[in-house]
Amino acid sequence: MKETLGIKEKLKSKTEIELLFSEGKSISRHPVRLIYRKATLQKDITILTAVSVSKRNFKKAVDRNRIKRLLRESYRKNKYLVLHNTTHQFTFMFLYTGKKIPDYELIASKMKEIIQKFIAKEIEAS
RNA sequence: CAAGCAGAUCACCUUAUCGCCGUGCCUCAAAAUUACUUGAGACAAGGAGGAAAGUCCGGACACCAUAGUGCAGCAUAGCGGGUAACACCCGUCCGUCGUGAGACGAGGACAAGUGCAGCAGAAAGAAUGUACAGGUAAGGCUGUAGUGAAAUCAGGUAAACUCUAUGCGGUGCAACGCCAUGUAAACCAGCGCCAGAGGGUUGCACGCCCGAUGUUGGAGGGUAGGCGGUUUGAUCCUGAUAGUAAUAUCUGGACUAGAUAAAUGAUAAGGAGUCCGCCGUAGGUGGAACACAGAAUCCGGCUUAUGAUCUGCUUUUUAU
Repeated sequence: MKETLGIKEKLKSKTEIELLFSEGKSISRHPVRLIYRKATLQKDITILTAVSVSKRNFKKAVDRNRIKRLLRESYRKNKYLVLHNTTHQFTFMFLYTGKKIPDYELIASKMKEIIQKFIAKEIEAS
């Protein structure tokens, strides 16, 4: 399958994000944390994703952009793991909880761990 | 060569793989043809800055009679010019600093009023003392000496109050316009009622505006969402003319990001430049770091952060 991440797969709705934060569960592998929630979405979409970096830890917009791009990139490369294994619909929010700018390898390995954990916890259990 | 001063330019490049955004064009689908719309896919050419930053000034644009008037308040301040405008820019005079290239300047008025002034000094804005000389009817009446930056001189001081001149309505694209799902007692207009309670505003005053309850008609309002505003502009490049210059006018050419939980990326391999070490004529070779920083309605400035390169100039010493 293709490793794309288009605008349709972005989580944008304010109300969905509020629901995600209030009702969602989380998996953490420092310095990355995933918050997820089972949701009912449009037919052709499986997962909506958003990415966030705290302004408190990174004052400069350049740094926040860099981390968000790394998170998106690593999710893009690994999202096939989830899509191949589920029929439910989810909303995802990835947070970066560290205080230093990471390199790609670290983010990519943590991303893989988180997604594998997510599959074990939610999909294989149901 | 060293230490400085001023100005200009650039903002790493190439390739491969995988991606993101809007635009153009083509194909397919919704749907039976064309057009339009929506969705999917292929291709093509594009896709952060000199400060995009701080939000400190100045505009454009939009809306609001709560927009008016007066006072208050704030800003600016040699002179001349530029500009849409400015607190910006250019020229020039003066002052201060520096050996110098140059830099900096809150540089209007104390002949309206009020206030303030260390040390020294008899006395510091209130009056006059001492010595000598001169003078008078008489007298600090006059001159000199003495203290001090300044001793009656239209004294100094306005990053002291103040005065003068000029300018300033407010709120900001989350402005504002349109579309539209479900749903209330709300919204708008006319008529009536006439008590005008109460409320609104830029600090104050005046002024201005809204305004209880009834009835008729209209379809609107808040919330979530979508579209427009939204990128062709005081634009950029080239040349000519006018001007010391800022800049203006004209000729020719270009179209150059439009995201919205916010695109412009990730990884890998080479190469350039910079610094350091070694060999050294060019140059070769190994290593290190590669800045500040991310458009958000759009322009003109200022300020701050920051990596290089180039040009001109100054000073000291040496050499010719």
